[in-house]
Amino acid sequence: MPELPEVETTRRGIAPHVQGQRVADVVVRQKQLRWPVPRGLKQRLTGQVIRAVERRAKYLLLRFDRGSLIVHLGMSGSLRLVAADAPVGKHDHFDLMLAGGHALRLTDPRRFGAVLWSRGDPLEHELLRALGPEPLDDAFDGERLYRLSRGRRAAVKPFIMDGKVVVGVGNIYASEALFRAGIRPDRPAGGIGRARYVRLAAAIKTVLGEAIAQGGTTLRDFVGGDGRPGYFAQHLNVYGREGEPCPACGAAVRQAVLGQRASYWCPRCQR
DNA sequence: CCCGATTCCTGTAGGC
DNA sequence: TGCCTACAGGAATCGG
Repeated sequence: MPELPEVETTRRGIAPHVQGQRVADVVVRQKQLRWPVPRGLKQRLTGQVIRAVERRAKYLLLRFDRGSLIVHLGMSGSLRLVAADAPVGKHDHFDLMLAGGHALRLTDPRRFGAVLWSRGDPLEHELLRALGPEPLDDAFDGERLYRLSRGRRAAVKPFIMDGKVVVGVGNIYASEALFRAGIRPDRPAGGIGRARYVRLAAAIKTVLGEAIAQGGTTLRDFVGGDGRPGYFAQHLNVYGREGEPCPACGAAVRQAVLGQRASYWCPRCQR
């Protein structure tokens, strides 16, 4: 499931190979993803040069001279560089054919992903404009979590997964960060003190940073831009480990649904 | 504003 | 073995 580390892994995998490349053709095989794929991308992009590949939250931004392609991987998407004549699978929805003989291919079985076009600054696109800070930026810290959580009665886990609070923290890393910070995921966000939020912000930064360094987490089918899986799954302490011993204390890891999402925690280490 | 529920989709896993 | 159902989840959107 692509969360921020997986999207960043994808960006790093494809950027050196596509930056400066000219688009030779655009193939749209599935015109309905999360939203309709914009019409006219072939005319708009053919002959244009990919100037940069950036990331904002879990969105990938392919910058061209006259706008940007915004790509979201949803929960099952991958964006890979393949040979131009690679066989096409049933979930290969979108190809940017590159002049160099490769194609940038979006594969997404569940079609929660998106391909959008922004004619101006993509950061001002309506989906990106109101997003919270990047978790690895200095603008995100424990003080921000503390300030925004005052008066909130909802659980802390959905709170840190709220993209207006901080972007890029998905279900897996939310559980992992709360474990590292020693905070129960069901604790009301507004009842947690400043010092604990400082710990939590630090935990979010370190867990995401480590996951990026490992090439992301491959639970089922995530692959980076070069087609290789990520190796962070073996570093997960609690996610997906219901009933298994906590790596720190040995207590059985618990699982419950919070905000419609499976949550995992150690009942002894997390309070 | 806040918060929980619903929605999109399909592969996979579990139950019988 | 095979069928059926529940579940997984990012995040917008809706309803209270």
